[in-house]
Amino acid sequence: MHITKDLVAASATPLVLGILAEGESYGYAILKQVNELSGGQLEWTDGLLYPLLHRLERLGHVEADWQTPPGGRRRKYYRITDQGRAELAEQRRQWAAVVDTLRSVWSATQSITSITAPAWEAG
Amino acid sequence: MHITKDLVAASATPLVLGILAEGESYGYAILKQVNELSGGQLEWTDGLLYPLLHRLERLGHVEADWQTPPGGRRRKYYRITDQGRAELAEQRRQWAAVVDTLRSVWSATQSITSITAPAWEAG
DNA sequence: CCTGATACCTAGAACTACTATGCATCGAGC
DNA sequence: GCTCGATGCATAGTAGTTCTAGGTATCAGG
Repeated sequence: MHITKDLVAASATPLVLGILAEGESYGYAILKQVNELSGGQLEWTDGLLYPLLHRLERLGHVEADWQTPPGGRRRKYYRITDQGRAELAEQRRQWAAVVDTLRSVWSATQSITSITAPAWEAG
Repeated sequence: MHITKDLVAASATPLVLGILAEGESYGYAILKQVNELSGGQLEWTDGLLYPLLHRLERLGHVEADWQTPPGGRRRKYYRITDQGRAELAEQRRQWAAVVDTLRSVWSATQSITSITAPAWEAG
C-alpha cells in the first residue's frame, strides 16, 4: 500500500494548493489532512512538506505569517494568493490532460482487440 | 501548453506499460503514439523513453528482441511480461487513489463554504 | 523528569533526469 | 550520387532535486 515517489511528487503541489484554497492552514495540519484524505496511502513526511511550502511561498503562490492561538503553540499559517489560485487551475488542467491520456490507453487495453495503424504510420 | 516535469515522470511508466499491454511495439513508435494520444501535450523525447525502456526491461516488466521487417529498418520490439501486467495493475490502483484524493480536495474547494474541523482536531 | 505529540526547519548525501551528442539506415529531391 | 530529413537506437556526464537524518522548542501526562 505504498505510492510511487514520482506520483507523490506530482500530486504534492496541487494537493497543498487545493487544501489552502479551502482556507488558511499550517504545516502540521496539512500533513495530517493529507494522510487522512488519502486513507494513509500518501505517507507524507514533514521533510517533504516544509521545503515545498517554502518553495510555494518563494514563487508567490502562497503567503504566510506566524500566529500563536491562545493556549496553543506557535504556528506558521499559509494562505493561497491569486497567483496560487491561477497555478492551481493550471495544475488541474494538466492533471485532467494526463488522466485523459492514461484513460484512453487503459480503456483500449480492455476493449480493443484489433489495433488499427496510427495515422502517422498509415499516412 | 506544457506539462510539469513531475507529472510527465509519474505518467511515463504506466503509459508505456499500457501501450505495450495492447501489443508489442518499439521505441520510436511509442514516442509518436504518446505525443499523439496526449494531443501534443506530453512532449516526450527519445532521451526520456529509451532509458525508461531499459529500466523496465531490467526490472522484468518488459522483454525485447531485435526485428528487421522486410523493407524496414532494424527495430527493438518490446513486449509486456506477466510481471509487467501486474505492475500496470498496481500503477492503475495508485493513480486511482491519488486522483480520488485530489478530487476530494478539489470538489471541496468548489462546494463547501463552512469548513468543519477535521477528526484529528475535533477528537 | 521523561516521553510522546505538536510544530517547525535544514544540511548534505544520495539519487535522478535531462542535454547533448553519437551512430546508422532509408527515401526523396536535385 | 549527394545531401537532407525522417527513422531508429543509445549513453556519458552534468546539473539538478529530493529525501534522510538530525536539530530546536513547547506542552501534557505519567
